[in-house]
Amino acid sequence: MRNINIKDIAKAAGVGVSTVSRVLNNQPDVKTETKEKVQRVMEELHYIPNNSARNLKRHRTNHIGIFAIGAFSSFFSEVIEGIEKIVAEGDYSLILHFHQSNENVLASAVQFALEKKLVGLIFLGGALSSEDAPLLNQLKIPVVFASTVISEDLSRDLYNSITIDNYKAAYEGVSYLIENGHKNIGMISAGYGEDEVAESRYRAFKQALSDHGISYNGDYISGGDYSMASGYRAMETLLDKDITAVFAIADAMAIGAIKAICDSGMNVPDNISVLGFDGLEVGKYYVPTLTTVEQPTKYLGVQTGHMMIDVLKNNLKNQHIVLETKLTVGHSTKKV
Amino acid sequence: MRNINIKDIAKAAGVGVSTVSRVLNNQPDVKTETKEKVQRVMEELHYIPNNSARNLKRHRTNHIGIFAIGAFSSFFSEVIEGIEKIVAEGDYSLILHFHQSNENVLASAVQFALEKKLVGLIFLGGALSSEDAPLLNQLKIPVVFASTVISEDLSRDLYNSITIDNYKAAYEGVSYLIENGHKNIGMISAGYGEDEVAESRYRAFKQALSDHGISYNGDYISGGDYSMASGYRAMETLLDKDITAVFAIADAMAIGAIKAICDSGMNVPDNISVLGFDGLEVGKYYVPTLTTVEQPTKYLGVQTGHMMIDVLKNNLKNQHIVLETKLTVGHSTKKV
DNA sequence: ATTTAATTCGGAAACGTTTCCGGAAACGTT
DNA sequence: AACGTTTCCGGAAACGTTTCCGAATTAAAT
Repeated sequence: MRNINIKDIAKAAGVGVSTVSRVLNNQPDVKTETKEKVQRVMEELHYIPNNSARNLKRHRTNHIGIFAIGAFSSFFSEVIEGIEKIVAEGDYSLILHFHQSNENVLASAVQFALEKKLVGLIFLGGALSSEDAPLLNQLKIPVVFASTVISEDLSRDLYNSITIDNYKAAYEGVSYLIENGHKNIGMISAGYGEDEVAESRYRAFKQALSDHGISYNGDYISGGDYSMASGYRAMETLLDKDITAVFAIADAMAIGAIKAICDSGMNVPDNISVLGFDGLEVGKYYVPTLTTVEQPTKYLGVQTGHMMIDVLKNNLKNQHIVLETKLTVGHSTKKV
Repeated sequence: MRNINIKDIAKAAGVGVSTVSRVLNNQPDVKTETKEKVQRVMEELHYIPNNSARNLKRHRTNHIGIFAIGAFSSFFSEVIEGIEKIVAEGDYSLILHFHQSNENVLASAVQFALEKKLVGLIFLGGALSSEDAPLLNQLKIPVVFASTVISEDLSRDLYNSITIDNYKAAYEGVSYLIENGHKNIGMISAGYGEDEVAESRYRAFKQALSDHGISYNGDYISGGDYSMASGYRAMETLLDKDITAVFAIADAMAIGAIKAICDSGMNVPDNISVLGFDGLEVGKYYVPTLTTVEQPTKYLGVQTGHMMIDVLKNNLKNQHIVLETKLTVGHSTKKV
């Protein structure tokens, strides 16, 4: 059974195909009377427009690509949920793609976008350096980077972004620890070198120490991969160090760290204070509740969706938003 | 600048367009020599096939729709990650869609699938009753239900599924509590009436009690919505009851419950044992570690992806898999 | 050398839209 | 009544593939 097409509608309604097309896209130049007739016929015949044909003719689709970079955490899912809600209202669909690492993700995204004729591209996480400029230029469609760390020397004309100030947020968190009397502070970071999020939080950590006259001790640093398991392992290597607090650059790792501390017979926060980063929901229900630098995850998703729509429909360009973070004090930290 | 198309390639390679098409889809009936030449030209000209045209001609796409029903939890994200990995290998893309409730999700999915010319449909969660048969029939494409509760009287010829045995799994969990001497057992359930997952776990709960000669007490039951916050609130209403254990039908609610117990000055498991359901990663890193009925989340995603591919590429039909659950004993429960 | 079969290829139609272009109808203006 | 405008509409080309059909070439068989 062949599907009904625009021609069938035209014949049944006694009009030309172009008129049907005009009705479909509610363009002007159609008498209300004929417009209604055509719509009635479309109803009766259960007409469904063929998107592929439309896309072929229009040289574009209504698909927005999402590239989530790194481990697919509950952070991502909260963000994506927000994005979906917004773009669905604008009649766009999301095409999902995961990427384990930041490794030439942009190159494959460009390829993907061209092949799929995407109209927009959203990146979640990852990092962006000035070397990526040529690739961004190659991309003829708007791109929004959400929660991506972007090198300062990359022209802001090439993209839209919505981020938090990782440096400032981390600085604030570490300062809180210091203000509470902690001097020997450990850190659970991630992916040296490539991971710019980790990198800027790490720089903030060092700077905060230095600004408060505390010397930096490389032994107090351990690395993970944002997972609870890695937080646990990282903390184990720090247990014999002489520290009173630990800053984990992700709540998941903070939770792993707390677990490791408890398993070793010690207590949080009595023996060691733990500070996280992200504001995952579980932090509020952990025992003890997590002190963390909270980023507005849900809001980030919604804002990202809005930004994409704005750029697509209203032709806005080069939007750049920095969302505020908030230090949420729980019971995983205490004064010494 | 017009995009390069198959005709350009044909001309440049000195062959016909049909030959180029054959190379593109690596069909037989092409000499290796010409095949290589064509491929070389495609490389040189940076040819990218136009998917819209291809889809128009083929009367189908390579898009698989995912409908995630209910709150987008970390459970979903783990599953989706698994699915994506598999279907991407098969050259399919995922189109995401979230639905808050089970309310006529199938009807809108049918509409969506027709409009977007999807080749397959995956449902995550939700419930399916025999009344949905007509809609399933209307759907001409394969559909996989993952972690969906499906009414017994719906013909299994209409769909593919991959689930766990909620009844058996819950029965096993509750029996464990009973075997550890608990007699007054509370339950934190969800969405009465509509939610079949909750319903079957609830039935298992009652049956397990009855099979062990324990009388059922409706006062010991409280309801939530799978969130930590709801688990917390539900537990609060149970605190003044004379119970020694609680079965929460989701780990998230179990975590909320534990938090509520701790906040009230009591201790888990000394005062009240808590049993969860799901096997979320955070359960392993919670303090105390969660005793839970574990379902193979990651595996569920991968299997779902494989099932979809099998159905699409290898023409398998009516696959039905029931995955095994496992009771994982942590420190949130103890003998009385 | 001739016939037959197998292999490899090219042309053209078709998929269902959108849009350009031009024409008809209706109206108002002189 | 003749003209110009505006409004509304239809036809047909084009988008870039796939696939059918048949032709050309080569190999195999007699």
